Amino acid sequence: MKSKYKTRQREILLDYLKTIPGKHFTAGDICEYFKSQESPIGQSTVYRQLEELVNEGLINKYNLSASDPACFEYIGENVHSGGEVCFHCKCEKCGKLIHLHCDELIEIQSHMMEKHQFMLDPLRTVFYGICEECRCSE
Amino acid sequence: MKSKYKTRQREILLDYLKTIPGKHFTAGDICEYFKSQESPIGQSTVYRQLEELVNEGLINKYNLSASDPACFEYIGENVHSGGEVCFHCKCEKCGKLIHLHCDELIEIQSHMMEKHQFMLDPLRTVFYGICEECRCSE
DNA sequence: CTAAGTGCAAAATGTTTGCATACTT
DNA sequence: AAGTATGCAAACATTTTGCACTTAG
Repeated sequence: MKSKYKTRQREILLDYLKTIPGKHFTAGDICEYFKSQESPIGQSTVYRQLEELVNEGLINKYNLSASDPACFEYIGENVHSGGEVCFHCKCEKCGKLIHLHCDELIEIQSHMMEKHQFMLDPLRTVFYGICEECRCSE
Repeated sequence: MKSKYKTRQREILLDYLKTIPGKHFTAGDICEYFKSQESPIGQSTVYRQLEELVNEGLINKYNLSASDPACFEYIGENVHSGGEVCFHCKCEKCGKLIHLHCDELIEIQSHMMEKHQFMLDPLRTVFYGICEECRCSE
């Protein structure tokens, strides 16, 4: 599951991702982006490299809805160094995906573990609901 | 968005769902089940009725992963009468979907609202992680 | 030279849609 | 009769896969 070879495709993909840390993107976005570049990447390769990077923990993957495409996000190595945990909220109305840094929320991790024997994965968990804007504009 | 006619298909679908409250099922499961019955239901109808029932709040829908099919669960009318809130945990290893009744967790609802102005929807939110069994059997 | 990665086109998957027909009211 | 739901088959969108070819080590 570890990538063995350093290929051109992997390089330019990672280089690009590093320029958009924290931004959300789909596999399609990546294909689209590199289509307009001098050196495109085949879509199978995009999917395979993204899967690879998810396994390596360099990017996260969010399955926000069955109909919409999966959403990725570059994290980089900083997360492994005990960096801040980040939760996500997805607005069911406007579709916005919101980042959330919150120490109190981190406590639910230990709560889940102690009380429910469930090892919560904050990187994959998404809170669904209605964001402030959408709630007010109603 | 409200169903106007009381059709045979809707009736037998609801009758069946009432026999499996809280159980998880996919649109495919339903098609499969009724295929072996004396009166099958077309798959478009299954999808359309399930969507309808979600809108009416009689069933919940969970998008667990982009590749897997959406997962439904019959709730019935009891939820509307302020019944207990129920969270879900999805094991990333064995794929199990676990029900969770927990008062402490309900507090994160108010936390999200007060501190992050986000109206959490417990019916749609799924916690991802590793379940006890999978954690121990490693 | 060997193992691994790439890219195309085709397949697979889950879901949605167009439309003629059938059913509810 | 008018309005709605059904069911089939075809359309869709996203993702995966088979396989011959290329590239990294």
